[in-house]
Amino acid sequence: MQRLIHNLQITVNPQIYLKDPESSDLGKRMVEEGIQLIADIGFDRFTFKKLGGRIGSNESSVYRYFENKHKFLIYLTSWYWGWLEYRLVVFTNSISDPAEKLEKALEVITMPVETDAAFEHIDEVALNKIMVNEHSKPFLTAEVDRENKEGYFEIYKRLVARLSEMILELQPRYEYSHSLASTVLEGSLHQYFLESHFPSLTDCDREGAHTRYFKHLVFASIDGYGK
Amino acid sequence: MQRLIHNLQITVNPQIYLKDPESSDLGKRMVEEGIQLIADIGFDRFTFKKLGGRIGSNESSVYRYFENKHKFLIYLTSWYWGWLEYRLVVFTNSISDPAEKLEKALEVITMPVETDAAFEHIDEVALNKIMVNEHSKPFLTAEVDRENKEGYFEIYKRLVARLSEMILELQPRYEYSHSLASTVLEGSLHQYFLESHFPSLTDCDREGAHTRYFKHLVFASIDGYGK
DNA sequence: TATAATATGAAAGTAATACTATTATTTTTG
DNA sequence: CAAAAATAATAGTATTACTTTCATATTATA
Repeated sequence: MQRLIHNLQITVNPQIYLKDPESSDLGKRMVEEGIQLIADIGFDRFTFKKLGGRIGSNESSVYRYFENKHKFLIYLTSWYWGWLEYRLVVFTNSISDPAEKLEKALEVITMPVETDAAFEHIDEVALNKIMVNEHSKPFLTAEVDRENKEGYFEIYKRLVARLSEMILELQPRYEYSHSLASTVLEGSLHQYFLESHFPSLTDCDREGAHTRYFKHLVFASIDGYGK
Repeated sequence: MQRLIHNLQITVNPQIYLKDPESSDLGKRMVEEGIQLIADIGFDRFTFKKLGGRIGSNESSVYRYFENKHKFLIYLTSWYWGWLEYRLVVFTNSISDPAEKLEKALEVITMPVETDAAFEHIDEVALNKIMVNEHSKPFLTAEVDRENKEGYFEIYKRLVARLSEMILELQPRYEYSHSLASTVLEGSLHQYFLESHFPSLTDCDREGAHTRYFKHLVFASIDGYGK
């Protein structure tokens, strides 16, 4: 997408950070370099010390923006989901036919990610790699219920709700719209993971098969449901 | 299931452990208490020191059985997948009708887990809780490709292959049998996770809905495919 | 039954991690 | 230009994830 909209910022819950990284040059570099670093070495090996070194600063500065590295990951994943939501709206909003709209939504969600020039300091391709390789780490913790209460996953929940609504618009009788929506969002990242690491467990590793699989899964599930 | 088969042991790749925990009383207690401990406090807070204390032994003894806690988790998840595979075979083997067979397989995979008296020192319900809460942690590491090469995930891959074959038996034209099989195995754990922590993202939190959702997903996907 | 082999227990030590606290220095702003 | 705010540098702490060493208990075997 070539700068359809300027001056745009993805908003994440301010409770996720101590100081908004978008508010300073140093903060932006934390996000920019943090994405590269995690994409390179993986989240488990990532430390604020390494990030500090990479932005020509140090540990303590990073700690002034983010409480800990787990919250840093939640910030990045929230940004990603927020970005997907924005793209979902931009690309589907003007479509009135529910089937066409849902089809477009599934493309936005499942097709390979390309760089979005609208957000200069974010490398969406690297960020997508992080999502594929670490996608469940923000959720799979002992603190998930508290963090959920504090609203850390609002954007993700909104995205599932939107997709669910599109499903229901096309097929109001379908009883599992939320489950199907969450299956697609989670499943798409999972299938990308399998394509990279376990090709024998997927059939999506052929040109375009990934998106075709999910489109078929959704439309086959809802077509004629309850009739 | 009430002891259909005695003297049965789930086999996991010996490279996963240093010393077979099934070979001694202490080892069995490590597995038994380890399952309870991880189910209680979560994998991230679990340490070999705590486990040692719980079995009236200490850290260094546990290290003689398992290289590290990550391998301990791989041992537990391998055991779980091996157990599911055994149940899959037992419950579907005698069914000749492909549709009925696939339906039964989906029940084995997606229905709530109950204790299996055939394996005395394993609490399958607690182990299932671990699977739901930690399911992707064995995979989502920087070492996944090396570990895959060393065969740590063979049982899981075999399970996907079996389910995939059952799908193809019923509908040979279906092009995404591996993806659908892996989506169901991963997705079922994920939906259980949502039922516990994010009920607004699922519709499976009603009596029997979980299994009905996955049965419908699979049969709707393959019924009449390619016609 | 003595002895060797093996398994386990206890304790101490290490390197890295995930922070916190303090103080100094630089930058921004009124 | 002074005060405030942001950042940098340094040191320190508790915990984790181990490793090492040695003592002791158990078991196997000759």
